[in-house]
Amino acid sequence: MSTSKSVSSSSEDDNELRRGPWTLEEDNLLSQYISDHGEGRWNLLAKRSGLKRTGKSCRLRWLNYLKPDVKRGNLTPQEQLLILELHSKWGNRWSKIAQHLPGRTDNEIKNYWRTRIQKQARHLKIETDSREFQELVRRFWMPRLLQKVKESSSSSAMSIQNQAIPLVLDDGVSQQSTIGTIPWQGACVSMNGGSPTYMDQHEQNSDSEHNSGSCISFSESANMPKVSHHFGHTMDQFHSLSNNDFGTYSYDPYHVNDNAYEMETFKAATAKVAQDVQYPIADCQTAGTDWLSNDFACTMWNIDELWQFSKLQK
DNA sequence: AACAAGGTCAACCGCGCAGGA
DNA sequence: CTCCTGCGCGGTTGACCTTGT
Repeated sequence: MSTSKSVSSSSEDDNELRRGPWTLEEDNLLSQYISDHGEGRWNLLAKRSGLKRTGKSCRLRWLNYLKPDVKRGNLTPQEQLLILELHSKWGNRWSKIAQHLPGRTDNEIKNYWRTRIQKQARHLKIETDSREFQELVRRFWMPRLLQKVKESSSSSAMSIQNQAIPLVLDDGVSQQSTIGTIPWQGACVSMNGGSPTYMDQHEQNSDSEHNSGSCISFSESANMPKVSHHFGHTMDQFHSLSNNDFGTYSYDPYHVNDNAYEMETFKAATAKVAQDVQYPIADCQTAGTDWLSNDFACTMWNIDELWQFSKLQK
């Protein structure tokens, strides 16, 4: 990016297009023009507004930053969950995914995926489009995010109750219990075979088989063991494992990737999942790489923590 | 305090598609 | 049918920020 060029404002290049970061004046000018004339016809807007920007640049600035309904700040566990699910369904269709996360832009989601998810995959030395990674996401990451949704919804149920769609978590035994809500109209995620499946309103309507009215739920499946089963204890135990049973460990949904304990749990689950779904653990390793003993593991995880974790699995 | 390394995210680029002339 | 223009999308870049040494 040649931003240094963009900020030059000598008289001789007054006619040149500006590039780089937007100034407050430019933002005001763009916002004012759009409030007067509306969105769209970006090239015309760029010419008439007095901005020395391309129509493209104006559009991007408006959609990604200035538009009033653009949300700022960390993605909620619900949003992270949806991104994971929708990406597994649609791949890098960022704009399509963004349509299902009100206030979030495709750019933001794309950045989240690249900086958080892909980073995690790099550390584990697996490809994000690989079967192994998909399994990890479905069996490990999503259930934990669901748990986070449950926690956040129970603490803030009052604030989102009115607009929410019910979330249902099957406890894996017999009964179902409502665990929380997703605060978006028309969104629905169900756990089929232990993995969440997202359907938008249109798909729900067109797919009566899935149109149960409930949203996030787990359902039992003989051939798809639950994450809790991988650890040989109940879902509740799994949940507490995920949270505070490691001494000072505290689960932070916004920094899932950075926590050494998180990585440890993730890695162990990976190995177990690989066994349980009946493809060899070697499949979870890229050629010539053992991520149970590589340099990364050695620096990220200490032996005491590993021992504590293995104890919990017994 | 200074520097390096790594992470984040706003912005740019190139490509492809749609619609109109 | 071809060309042109506008627009949107996904990939990439690089400035800025944070964290570690």
